[in-house]
Amino acid sequence: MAEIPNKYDIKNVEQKWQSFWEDNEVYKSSVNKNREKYSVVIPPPNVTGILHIGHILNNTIQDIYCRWKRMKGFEVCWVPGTDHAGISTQLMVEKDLAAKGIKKEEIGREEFTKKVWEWKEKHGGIILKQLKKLGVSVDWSKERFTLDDGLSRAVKEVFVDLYKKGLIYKGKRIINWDPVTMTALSDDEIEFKEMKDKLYYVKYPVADSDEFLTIATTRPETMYGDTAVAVNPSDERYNHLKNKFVILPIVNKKLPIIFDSYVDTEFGTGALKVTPAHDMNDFELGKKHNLEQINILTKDAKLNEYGLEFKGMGVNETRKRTVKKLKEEGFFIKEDEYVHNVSIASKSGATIEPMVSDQWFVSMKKLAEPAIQVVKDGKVKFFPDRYTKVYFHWMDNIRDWCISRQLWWGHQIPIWYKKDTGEIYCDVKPPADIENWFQEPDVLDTWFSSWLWPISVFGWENRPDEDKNEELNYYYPTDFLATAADIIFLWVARMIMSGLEYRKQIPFKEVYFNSIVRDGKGRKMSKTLGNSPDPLVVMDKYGTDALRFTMVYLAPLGNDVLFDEEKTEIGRNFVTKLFNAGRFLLMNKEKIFTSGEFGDEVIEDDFIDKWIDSRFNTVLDEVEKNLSEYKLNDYTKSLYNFVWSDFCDWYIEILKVKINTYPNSAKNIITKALHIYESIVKLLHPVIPFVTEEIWHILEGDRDGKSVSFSEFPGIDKSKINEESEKKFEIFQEIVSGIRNLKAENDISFSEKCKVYAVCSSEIAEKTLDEYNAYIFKLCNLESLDKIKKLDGDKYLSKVLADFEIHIPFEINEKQIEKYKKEIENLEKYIAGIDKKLSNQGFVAKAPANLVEAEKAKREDAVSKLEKLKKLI
RNA sequence: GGGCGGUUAGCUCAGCUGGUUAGAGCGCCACGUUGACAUCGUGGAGGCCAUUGGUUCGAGUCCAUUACCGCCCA
Repeated sequence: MAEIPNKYDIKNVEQKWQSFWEDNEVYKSSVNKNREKYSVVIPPPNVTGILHIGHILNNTIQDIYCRWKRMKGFEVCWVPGTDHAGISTQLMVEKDLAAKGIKKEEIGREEFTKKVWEWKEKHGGIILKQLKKLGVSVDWSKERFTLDDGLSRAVKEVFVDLYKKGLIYKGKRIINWDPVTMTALSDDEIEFKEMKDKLYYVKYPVADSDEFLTIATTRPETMYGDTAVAVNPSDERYNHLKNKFVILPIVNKKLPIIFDSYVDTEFGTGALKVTPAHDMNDFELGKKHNLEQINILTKDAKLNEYGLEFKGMGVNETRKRTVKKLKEEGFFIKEDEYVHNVSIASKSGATIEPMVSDQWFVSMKKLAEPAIQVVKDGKVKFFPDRYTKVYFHWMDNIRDWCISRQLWWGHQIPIWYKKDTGEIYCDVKPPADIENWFQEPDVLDTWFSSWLWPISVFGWENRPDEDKNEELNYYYPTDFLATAADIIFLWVARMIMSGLEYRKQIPFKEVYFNSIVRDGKGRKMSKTLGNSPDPLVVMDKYGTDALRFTMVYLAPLGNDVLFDEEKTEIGRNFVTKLFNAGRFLLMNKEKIFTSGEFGDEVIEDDFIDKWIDSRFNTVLDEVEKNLSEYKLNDYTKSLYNFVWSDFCDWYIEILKVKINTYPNSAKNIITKALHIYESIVKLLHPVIPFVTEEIWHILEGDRDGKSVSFSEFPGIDKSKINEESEKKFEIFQEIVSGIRNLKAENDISFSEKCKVYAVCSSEIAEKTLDEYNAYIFKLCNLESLDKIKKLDGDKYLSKVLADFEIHIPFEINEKQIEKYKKEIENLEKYIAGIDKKLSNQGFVAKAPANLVEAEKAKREDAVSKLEKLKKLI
């Protein structure tokens, strides 16, 4: 038997098993047709990213399922990897270069890309190393990167295919332009920030009239791109302006007045300037009314020639000057304070300029249809279920996907233009006479590679040999995806579309949207608030198991997690408790098997065994149910309660007495206890892998080189679930708690032994008490426990249960009398409540018969208790 | 503006298809080291289940309403 240390050494143990799993490639998976597979792909974190608290939850959840399924005999394959994160990575390297005074344009695209790769090799993917510390049971031999050769090939294949199907096109669209990184961004890459601004009122003269039309705008500087003014057709103030024109101040250009119900009559003056090239809504309006789009900005957000005298000036400066000029020329009316949302680029922090430009798009409608269907048919299930609604809403109104990014880091679009004719060539391979062509400079959105992730990680790039691709055919579709809900559109929906388009199969069967982790006050984790704990620090301080357990314990399906570093105590304390329980059992085993004072007679199952077996199998049932329904916090909760309360507080405490009471059967008793304990350890392995691996090895000395990860997950024996046994044990608990309570309430310290007399109301009760006797005696620390028929005198503290009365000889006091009175009062109220029910004819007639019977039984118990209590005062 | 969640003990949450004297953990209070565990044990206090109305023999649980909080989309 291995030595069990008196303190659980978290750091060394976790370090030890992490290396063991990794060095021995314990979680490496290979195609095994004799076994059902269970495959999962990791949501690839950003290659520049570092581990934050959200990753802990997300990856722990995946690990729980992988470990659970592995123990249930599945061939489990969990694929790790990272994505190349176009903007973030490029920005990071640009910043590094800038520190050395180098601009990327000076070294050119090729050299710059080389530098990014160097950076990636050296610093990229730190997060994966950090995940190792978390103990994730991934197959490291299958690690992928969205920009590696295979995945790049897959991206090209898909681009070319969609292009040839006519589903990719180039078009002029209004996009979110980031003037700092000088690229288009998708809607999902921008954030809104509330800003205090001004709302300017400017009058536009109506052509051929003395009248003015006053418009309100937050962006007067875009007036150089105005191509109309709009009002609401139902707005009576402007009815007379049908078919009229206004003269754009400063520019002196005639613009039509258009009528559209889109215009909000309540906002400003009810009249809008329309700038189709620089405002999302105006763009739509412009298309509807066939308006010209005038782009007035350069790529770095300076005015171009349309800005007249302000050419070359920045947006903010132009605004000031324009307002000044409008004042000078008498067109300015007033400015109001105004709070509105401004779009900010999530990565660079730049203010977004909506701008019309040439971009590449994927036409989504056709791809979306089958993807809607599979969710409707329940082939892909979402947890929590309400996300299906969110999904349908977005998919039904899907818009084309802008996939081009004006960056250098990423998959360069496989399109070539012929230098002399402008002819377009699209293929995976560049044209043979490459010298006559130039390639589209734009790269693809990073999501254009991650949407292929579940296919491409299994080697889909070898497409010609698709049928022979053993790995892909075995592992795809994957079984489970755990991700954050905020990327349901960006990633989840698109993976379903690509999976159906390229494999004719869904990419995963079940999707779990994990909770958002907030701080203890419910605020979002943010760098500026500094309220995000560093998971590595927390792991060092409390242990990895502790952090894993706590996160899951706190994360209910579909709700946010409010997490504080101190809450990790929940997990740490639990791990300690589990370890100490094992330590106790093993110490006893050692003593029992070596001292010679104990025998190995088999002892029949008593009320304790029946109870713990029933409880254990009930918990096992709950574990299965909760895990399959993705109620992860309930999985940890039922085990937490079982271990702490049932197993440690009651079962082990009783065991101490039982071994001494039946020394001849001690070996049998301790072996049985250890068996249950080992099963508990296995049930907990998915969530706290380190400590359970450690304990499992200590339990038996012959497990070197093995892992609990591959031991069998305990199977349920429903025949052992027995309500009667649990009821019986509850009565025992009631008696014990009752006596302890009497002592505590009357300042009899636990260490002070006292006499107890019990009055039993029936022969069965007497027999039961005999069964309990030794345990009550010890668990309550008594001097004696005797059955009596009747009380002698009245100097007792008493506790009345349905079948038992318990009396401790003691000087009765006012405090105790008050307690009796209160209890009597409660019972009377309770009985009155039942009487009300029972006298209600509707209840007696309509409620199920067993319920009526139950009420009657409850009443009987209560009345018998009440009578006994009344005698005490 | 549209949609989706939430509101139960000081805090964080359980409470399934309506029938419990409404539960847990943390926190709080009192006592405690009986050799697994003070990262612990024993005991205790603490709730008009957000509002208003309805369905029902019976509502924390179902329906509607209002209020407040949060998220997503526009």
